[in-house]
Amino acid sequence: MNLKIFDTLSGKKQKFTPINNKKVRMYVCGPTVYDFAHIGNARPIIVFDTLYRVLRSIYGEDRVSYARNITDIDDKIIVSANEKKISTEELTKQTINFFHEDINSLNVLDPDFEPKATETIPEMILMISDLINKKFAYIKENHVLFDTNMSKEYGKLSKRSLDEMIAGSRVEVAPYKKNQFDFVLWKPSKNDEPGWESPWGRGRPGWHIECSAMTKKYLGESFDIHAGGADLVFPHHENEIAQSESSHGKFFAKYWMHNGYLNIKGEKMSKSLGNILTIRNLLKEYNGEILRFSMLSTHYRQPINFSRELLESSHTQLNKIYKALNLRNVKNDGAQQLIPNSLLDDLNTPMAISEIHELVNKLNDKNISDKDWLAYRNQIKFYGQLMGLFTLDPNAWFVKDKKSLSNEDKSEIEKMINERNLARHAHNFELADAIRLKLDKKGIILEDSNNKTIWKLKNGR
RNA sequence: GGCUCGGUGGCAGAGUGGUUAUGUAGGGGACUGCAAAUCCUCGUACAGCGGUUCGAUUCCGCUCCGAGCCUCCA
Repeated sequence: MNLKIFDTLSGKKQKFTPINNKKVRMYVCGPTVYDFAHIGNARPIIVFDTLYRVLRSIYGEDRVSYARNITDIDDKIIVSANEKKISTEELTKQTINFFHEDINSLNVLDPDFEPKATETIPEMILMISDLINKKFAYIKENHVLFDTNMSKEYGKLSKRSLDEMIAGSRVEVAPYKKNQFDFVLWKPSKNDEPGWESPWGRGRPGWHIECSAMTKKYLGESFDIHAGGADLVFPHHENEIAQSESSHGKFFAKYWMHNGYLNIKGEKMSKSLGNILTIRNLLKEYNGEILRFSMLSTHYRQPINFSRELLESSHTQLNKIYKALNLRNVKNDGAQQLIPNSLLDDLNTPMAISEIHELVNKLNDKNISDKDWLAYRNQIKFYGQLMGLFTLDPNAWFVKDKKSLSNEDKSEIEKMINERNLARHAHNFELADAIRLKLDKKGIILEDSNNKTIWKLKNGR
């Protein structure tokens, strides 16, 4: 089993060898919970869930430790809670519930740990104190700041030097910073803001320190894979490395993985551009498996151009796959499957999907023996297990499409189909075609096969 | 301005120093009362210009174009 992953730090595809193959440890930066998760947030969740599934398959389910944090204290949360006139606790609790509901629809496995920032405050305070003791951090105007000048390797992940950034910068430097890129480890809270007692007064943590404290607590000082969106490379992950490695003097994460952006009409989706699509809204129109499939149809490091066409195409493809899986009624023999090389090669999911299509072709071949057919279906199901797809019963998949219709509609449709079939048997094709046309106008498509007429919705939903 | 990453057939999207995926849309055919589904088949894509090579879409250089980061962000 030879897994290769692209590591941002070395800038190369690397053979994956865990620090300890009895326990493979991975960490993914999770959401800041102040609003509904958008489809761009779903990308790392889905991609690295796929990585988690592949690792579990290679090393064993109980030998992979996956932590994904929740940032539940942050300025954006405070602002949003104030606007909504609720407490930050209320807001984050609600948002976390929505988040879990949304990503469960995407068929994402639960991580082994899902720590919240507010539950890791003592560990953060300890790490900050340690950094102060080691002179990597300083206190100024009630803030504790990390001194980037003290960290010789600062910039190694994002491959930039402090000098370069200063030369090209166009932001004003906060007065309490010694150097422009110093970042906050701890900041004071006003009386009406959430805060915790600390050696530096009542305050709250800066954004980056939580991940350093959490990884240490749940995965250890050094661990295998740290992942997240490409926009976290700088400054978030750069700062995490600086904090953690300065604090314990060992390397932090062995491999760094970053997914590309999700774009809408060629532009990055972001709050400031106002082109946000929430997972929740998309789920009203497309089921989670379609969203998931869409996300995996582009390689995770490439930008993905998210569009209605992509979703429609994913739906068509899934229809085809589910239909083929259901062609023959043979029992699964549960034969052991090999992990496909495509997925072992830096999670090449588009290639895996093309391989699935080739297998589907075999399923559609009437000349294939039941034994071979079953073997092909098992392979497809295994691809599905690794990518979190094809989990529904094939019958359920097609029924699911029709949930938007009322029972009255459905029985009306059934009635018309019966009439049409009677007409067909009487060779009254004129009437039969008239009924087909009538249903077609309602967006219902009929398929006659094997003495049975099945129907589906034209737009597939 | 500095840094990073890209430009593949109508569209989406892998990959490769020579056999040119896969899907989707479209053309043709088989099948079908008609359709659908399925199968077969077709269109010969790799931004431009140089260089290396017996041979480059794939390696190197330059040019053009696009996106991103340097500020909260998955």
